[in-house]
Amino acid sequence: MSKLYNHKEVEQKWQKVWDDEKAFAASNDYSKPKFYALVEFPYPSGQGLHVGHPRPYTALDIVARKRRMQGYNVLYPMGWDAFGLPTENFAIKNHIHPKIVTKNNVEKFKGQLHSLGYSFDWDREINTTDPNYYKWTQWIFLKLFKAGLAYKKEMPINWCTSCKVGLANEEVVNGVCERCGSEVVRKVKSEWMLKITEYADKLIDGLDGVDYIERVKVSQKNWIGRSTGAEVDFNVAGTDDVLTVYTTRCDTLFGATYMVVSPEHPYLDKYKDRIKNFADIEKYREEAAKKSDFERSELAKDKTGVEIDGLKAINPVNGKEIPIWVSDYVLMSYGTGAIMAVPAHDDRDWEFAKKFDLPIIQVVAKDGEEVDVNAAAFTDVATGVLINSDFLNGLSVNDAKAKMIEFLNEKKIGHAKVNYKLRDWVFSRQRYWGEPIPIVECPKCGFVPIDESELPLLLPEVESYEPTDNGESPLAAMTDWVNTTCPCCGGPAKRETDTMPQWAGSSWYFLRYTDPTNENALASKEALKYWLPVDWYNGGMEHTTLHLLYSRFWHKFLYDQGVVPTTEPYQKRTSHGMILGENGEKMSKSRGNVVNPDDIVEDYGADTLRTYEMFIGAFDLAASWSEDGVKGCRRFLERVWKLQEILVDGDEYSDDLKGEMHRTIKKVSFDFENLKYNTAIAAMMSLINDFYKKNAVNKAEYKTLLTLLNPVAPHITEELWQIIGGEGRLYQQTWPEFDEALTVESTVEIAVQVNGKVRATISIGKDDPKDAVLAKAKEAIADKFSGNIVKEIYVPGKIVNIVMK
RNA sequence: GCGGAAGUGUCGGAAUUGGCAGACGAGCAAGACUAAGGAUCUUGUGAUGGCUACAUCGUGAGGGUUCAAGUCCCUUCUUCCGCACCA
Repeated sequence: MSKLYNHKEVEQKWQKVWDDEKAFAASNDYSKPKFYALVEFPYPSGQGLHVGHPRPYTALDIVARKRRMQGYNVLYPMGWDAFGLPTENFAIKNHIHPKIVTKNNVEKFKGQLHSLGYSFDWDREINTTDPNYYKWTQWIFLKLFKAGLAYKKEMPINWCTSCKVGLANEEVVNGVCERCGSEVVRKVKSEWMLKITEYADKLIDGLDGVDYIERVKVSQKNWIGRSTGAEVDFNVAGTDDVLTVYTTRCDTLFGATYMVVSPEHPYLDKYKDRIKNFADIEKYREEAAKKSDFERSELAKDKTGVEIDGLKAINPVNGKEIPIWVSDYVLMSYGTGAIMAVPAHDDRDWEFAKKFDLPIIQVVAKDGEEVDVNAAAFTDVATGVLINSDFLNGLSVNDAKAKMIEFLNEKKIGHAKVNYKLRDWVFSRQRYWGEPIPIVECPKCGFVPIDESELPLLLPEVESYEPTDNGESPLAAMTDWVNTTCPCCGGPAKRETDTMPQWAGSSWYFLRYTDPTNENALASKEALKYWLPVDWYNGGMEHTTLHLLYSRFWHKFLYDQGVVPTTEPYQKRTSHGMILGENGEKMSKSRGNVVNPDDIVEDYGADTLRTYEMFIGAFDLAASWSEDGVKGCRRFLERVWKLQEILVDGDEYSDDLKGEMHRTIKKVSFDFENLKYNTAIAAMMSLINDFYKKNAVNKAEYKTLLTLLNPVAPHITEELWQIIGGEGRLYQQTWPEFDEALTVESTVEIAVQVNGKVRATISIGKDDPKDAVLAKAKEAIADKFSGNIVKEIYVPGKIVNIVMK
């Protein structure tokens, strides 16, 4: 009898061995083939690790461990994205320095990750709050500033009433703050902005060259929202001014029957003397201003608006005078804040025209046939042909667009124009626990970057971390820190007191792992050249339009600056599904369905938790937790353990299991690389079931099984390797090879169908000729003949189908 | 509304190119070993009817293509996620 499987003893033992042996340190030998696996580094919150964390971490740990066994120099690093609001809020509440809070949380997280046996290279651990790290975050900011991509702007921002901080559009979810859930209002503030819009095209086009799962690419493209159209100038009757609109359908210009401007449009004030009903418009504006963006879109269904009395526009293609309306369905923040309305061919304009009884003129017909535009707008581009449009008549929509743009250029009343939904990135936070922005404001010289030699610009010690009531950062109260001299003229000047958002440190962290202690650069050229791009990056879908887009932007900028050698940071991006509670709902304290990974490690072991999280279901789909499922995986590992009892000698696979061994190696190898961890584990379960059926496993078979299982359950397999006298360490072994020829069975059971229904099965050799197989098949179904055979189908090695009539 | 994903036993989920639907796990049932079993082992387990080695039905619903459809095509319903008046 073998001794019992004691997961605690086994796991502690091997975790210590791996630490002592520095088993998973990435080598600086740049001549070896490399593999850089990356998972999103966690925010070390006070709650500790969630059971959701181990899912992606285990998945890439499996790949990393497998690749090491295949001879790659693997970099699989971990660190801490430790700036952030929860830490600061905790610090405020408990009067503990966020530095201390962070240190404690990191310790806890690290202990938890360690207990799960991940093969992270802990020598490369990084922390975004470490001055030696944020020195380079600030350095990148200075580069951006010097390149004109960081600028300060007075603008209405999303202001979280509870966090007292400005938020990026991406951080406002359903009208509330993504982090705290409080109401978000508009507030005008002077904020640092990053010109991510400058990289909009590169961010879209770069997606063609990378291997991201499709939904990530689609989301990013939609988020950037590139649209190609035209800007057209409409004369404002009786003035020298033009009202410029943006349209993607300049082909429909002859159908424009009115215009609409946004309530914030500057012309309203400019021409207030000419507008007879200015009081009405003023009232409408006030109502619109009261609504948040969220409410405005919530009320989307019902169009509202006011006609401007006293201001008309001239349609530049036919000289007709048309009315101008004000409505909040036109946004100041997109395009020009004004549109031409073509109710016959745009759903929103159609609704508006119906409500206010405005004329609808058809200028596009379906395949040349007029349609009833009084019933609904006709918006199909593919079948549209222009009518009632002078020189465009008879052209397809696309041809008409081209011709119209030619016309606009010629007459100098418009031009082609690309627009984006993407907005510039609000980069200021009025908070303490973030990277100080290394800029000085001088009354003479304006905004001046501090000298690179002064980096890092350290976060000063303050008395209180509370944001000030006027919305300024706690740093603003530190007068002796704020008051400084201008690096440019030497005169008195003030430091910027806003800090960077949490996304700053995470936008480049994968670069630092390649050379984490470098004091002269964010990483050496050699290290970057060798390790980049990240070969495989896994992370949450929720970061698709935030972190993932931001870090691609910074990386592309750094490439343009000659800092990094690749245009894209990540070659491959995958995403995992969420782990839900037993009841199928999201885990949360209030629902009482939270599972603590520590408890699972304690009761069942890290190997069981790892195996279970990989077995739980398709990696990219959400899955519900099940304690019974955990038990099943523990049972599987117990059965692997107890194979010792039926172990026999043998240096080669036994004949009866040879095929299955090779098939299992093939399947596991393939599945580990293709996010199919659940079926890989199922294959190994099947294999051991067969060992038990046979009541024997030989040493060669056992060793292969242990090697295949090692990436999933590293501790128990390493222990068993030692028990059965395997050489060296299991983690140092070579990944098993399979022989394709041996994965194919020489005899196979195939089904014989009659008219598509299975009526018998026969056993055939894989190379048996068609005639022989068909003869055998017919024999097997001899008693089922009914009529004449009209067709005989044999798919080699798969199936026979006899069609009778 | 637009975009994406998904609908398969009691449950989680399998099923390279269309080729024996339900792998693997859980649950349940019966049996074995037991003082005991919430341990372990064995067997069974889609539904319906004969109730043994047999047939029919069966992958959200309805059509279609095919010798053959969970898989391909059309129509439609439901759920989840993301975006949301982007001109």
